[in-house]
Amino acid sequence: MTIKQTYGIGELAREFDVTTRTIRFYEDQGLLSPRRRGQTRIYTPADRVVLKLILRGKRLGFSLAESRDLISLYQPSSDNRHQLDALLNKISEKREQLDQQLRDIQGMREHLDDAELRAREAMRQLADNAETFKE
Amino acid sequence: MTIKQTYGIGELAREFDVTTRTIRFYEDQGLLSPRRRGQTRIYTPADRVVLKLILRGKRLGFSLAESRDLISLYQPSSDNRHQLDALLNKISEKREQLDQQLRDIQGMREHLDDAELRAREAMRQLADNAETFKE
DNA sequence: CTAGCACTTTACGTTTACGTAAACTTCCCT
DNA sequence: AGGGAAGTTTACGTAAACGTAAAGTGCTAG
Repeated sequence: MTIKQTYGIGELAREFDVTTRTIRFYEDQGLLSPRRRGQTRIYTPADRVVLKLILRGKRLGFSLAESRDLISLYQPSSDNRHQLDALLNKISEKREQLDQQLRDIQGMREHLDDAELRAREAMRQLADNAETFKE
Repeated sequence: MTIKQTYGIGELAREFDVTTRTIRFYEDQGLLSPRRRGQTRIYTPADRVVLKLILRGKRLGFSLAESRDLISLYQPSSDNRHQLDALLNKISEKREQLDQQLRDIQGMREHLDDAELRAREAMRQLADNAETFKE
């Protein structure tokens, strides 16, 4: 075998550092739908990818609903023209949102650069004062 | 005068497209502390900047507590060495988080590229079918 | 066989970030 | 003077995203 075919819920929980409760909650919200062996949930590599996408969305502040949308973008179950147009519009919107986030990140980085400079400056002052007392 | 010196709450609310309730809530959480003229809140340009920072944080999925931290980074009220070290550590952590977000955004962009390709492909299929029926 | 671990469902609890309604006060306008 | 428009406080309500406890099932190692 090349890759493990299935995963248990605890296994995934450990790998992605979430609780099993969280994974079940995502299923409850219609984001995951693993197979069952009896009562027990069996996750496929595809399920694992979906979970990964959800968590990536979370890191960017996306709601589960938004992540669900983003994931469903990948399966153009859309069969008519109108649906596809709507899809392309959504994609375009998301792109703009990501661009805004890029700008925000850049802004934050500058903010952090400033903060670091100020902190280092404050430390220099401390060092200077110590020097003064020594001499 | 060059720039307006003060702002009313409604004014800021309109400018940033939030409700006055939201702005008062931020004050309640210790993120803003505008002057008062009687009961009425008077916001300075500095307050306005803070609000801007909060909203930028929100767009990146930061909690108000995180934004409060980020903003306070800018005023190194820290007076001793230990505090400053902690500050630099926080800055470093935030930087890593932003880097992770950058990677996530890149991943999402590729995801969107894929989705768009698939959607356009699906549309081509529709067009082709229409063609078939015509001839 | 039973102890223990991982899994299950059900359901109430919690935090964050506001929404919304009620009941004022203040100011401005006609 | 009277009535909006915009401000205020107080307080209960709500959606999202889980946490947490209770009570039960199922396998497996000793």
